[in-house]
Amino acid sequence: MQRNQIDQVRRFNRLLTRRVGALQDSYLKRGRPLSQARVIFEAGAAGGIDLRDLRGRLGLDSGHLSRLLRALEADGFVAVARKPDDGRARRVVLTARGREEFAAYDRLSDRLARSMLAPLGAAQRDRLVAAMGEIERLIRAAELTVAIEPADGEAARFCLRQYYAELEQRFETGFFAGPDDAAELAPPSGAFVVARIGGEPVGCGGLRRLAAATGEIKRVWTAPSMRGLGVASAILAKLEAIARDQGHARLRLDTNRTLTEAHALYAGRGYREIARYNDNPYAHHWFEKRL
Amino acid sequence: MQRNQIDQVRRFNRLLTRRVGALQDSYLKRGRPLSQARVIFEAGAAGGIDLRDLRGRLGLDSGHLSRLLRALEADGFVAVARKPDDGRARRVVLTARGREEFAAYDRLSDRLARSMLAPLGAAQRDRLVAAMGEIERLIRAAELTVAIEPADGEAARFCLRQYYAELEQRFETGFFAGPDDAAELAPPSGAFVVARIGGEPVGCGGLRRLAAATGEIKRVWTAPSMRGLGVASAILAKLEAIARDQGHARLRLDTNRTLTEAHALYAGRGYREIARYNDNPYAHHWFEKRL
DNA sequence: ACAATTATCTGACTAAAGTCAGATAATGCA
DNA sequence: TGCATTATCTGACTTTAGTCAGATAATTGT
Repeated sequence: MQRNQIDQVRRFNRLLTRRVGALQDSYLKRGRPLSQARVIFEAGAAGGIDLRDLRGRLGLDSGHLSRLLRALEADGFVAVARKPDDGRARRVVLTARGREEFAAYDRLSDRLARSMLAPLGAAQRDRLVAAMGEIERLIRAAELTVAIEPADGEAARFCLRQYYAELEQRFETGFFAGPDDAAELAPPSGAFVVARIGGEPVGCGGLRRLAAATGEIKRVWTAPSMRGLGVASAILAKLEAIARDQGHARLRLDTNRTLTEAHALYAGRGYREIARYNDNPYAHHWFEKRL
Repeated sequence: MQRNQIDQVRRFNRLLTRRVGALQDSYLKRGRPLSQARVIFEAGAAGGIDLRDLRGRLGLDSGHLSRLLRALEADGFVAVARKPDDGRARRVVLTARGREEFAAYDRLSDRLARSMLAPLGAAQRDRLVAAMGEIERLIRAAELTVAIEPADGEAARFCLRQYYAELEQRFETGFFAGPDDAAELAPPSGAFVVARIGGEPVGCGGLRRLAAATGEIKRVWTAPSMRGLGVASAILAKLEAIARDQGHARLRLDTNRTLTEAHALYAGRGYREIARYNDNPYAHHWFEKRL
């Protein structure tokens, strides 16, 4: 890590701290303590929230939160009710008055955002927004996790639905998914992994047994909004580690010629193109990597 | 301003608020109240600061600040002394112990910056840093001011020195500045303007009388780190407004063929190429705009 | 069925932040 | 010179924030 990179990040943090401080100040100027405002904000943003989650999210002591809520109830901003499925737990929702207050905070955030864009010309505005999107994606990519999950689980199905839809659109021939093979993509000689960022599934990949000591990588997919951040590379790394643990000595995979970005990825991770090893009608290239 | 732009800025602000909050938390975890930490930080960053400025910067009540300082003095972190030139005012400087504490806060900022870079690969790190630099420049560009200043003032000389050095480097023939003409670049039929961002000079431009009702734009320059942010455009706009006020009906200017970015700028602001109107040996193109 | 666990609330605190009306002293200016 | 101004300090608050040890009630596991 270079010193000038660290300095740039620090300058950036310092600059943004001021901007963010300005927002907190304007929250306070609405005449409500900051922690009360934060409760209204969280409850409003999610359309109601369990106290347990709220406490975790704001890092508040349970006694403190309890008192905050009583104050907000007394002022008519929130209503707290038992949860029907668990009588110990409770849930806050905003009243009509609370929603008004939430809207006011919402307008303040909006105003801050506008004030950052307002002094810029159209071209510079586009550049600012693009750079913010880039930073957001990169920072969120830092929370990337890749873990084994069932290939017929909810997250897996969510990813695969989008994967198939994308293949259907990109392949010159269209695409029809073959028979369900979730059972193959599971231990002891296979696996399915889901990549998540902040809890949201953003990618997946499968591994199955192809032949003795040979695994096959399948269904590697990254959400379009998260491409270029190393998600697919992390998925491959995970699958390769799993394959090694399961005793595979080499990995193979096939790919369609329209998926050009995948070629670069496989080449970069040490896969070498080999001769056709299957009769997949959608495949144009075949790769292999020794583990 | 588009809704999706505003939303991107808001998401970005929300994300950064958390990061910044993490820094504030770690300040607090050093066992010192946040406002004391902020005083140490401000005093340390500037190598001493007047109470008046400190109060303005942190937005503190004078009584509150007074007590904070007494607490910090009692703990041996700061020394407060009368200012020699104004016995009412006072100034805080850090003691050796205070500087140690400051260094600790400094290390925390550093650690936060490192923690943002650490989980990324080299390519993504570069992209994050580049995007942060872009945002920093764009946000700072929002504070751009362009004002008339003397052509022989400190800021003007600072800009012109760099302007001449750059011409010397970029012109195929090298460049030697002609005789001093600061007197021409002044009212009533001329002007010199300096563009500043956050007090720092980042560009300049001159206007002089060329003939009856005709002004000439000269020495338009933008600091390399601030190019592409509309600084030169703002300088031209200012000079054009001044020329109009001074009764000029048209503006002319010449430029060297190596300054390609200047051509686009002039064309974009309505200057049209005309025939040679002077014998400037460094000029290859001549432009005019009717006001 | 009942002990352990979980979720929240209450009481009794301390610490920090912020406010406001004077008091004190140096300075600027008529 | 003396009066208004400026910069800071002091005292006497109130409000927020945050902590911790129980109390209460619902739920879970055995």
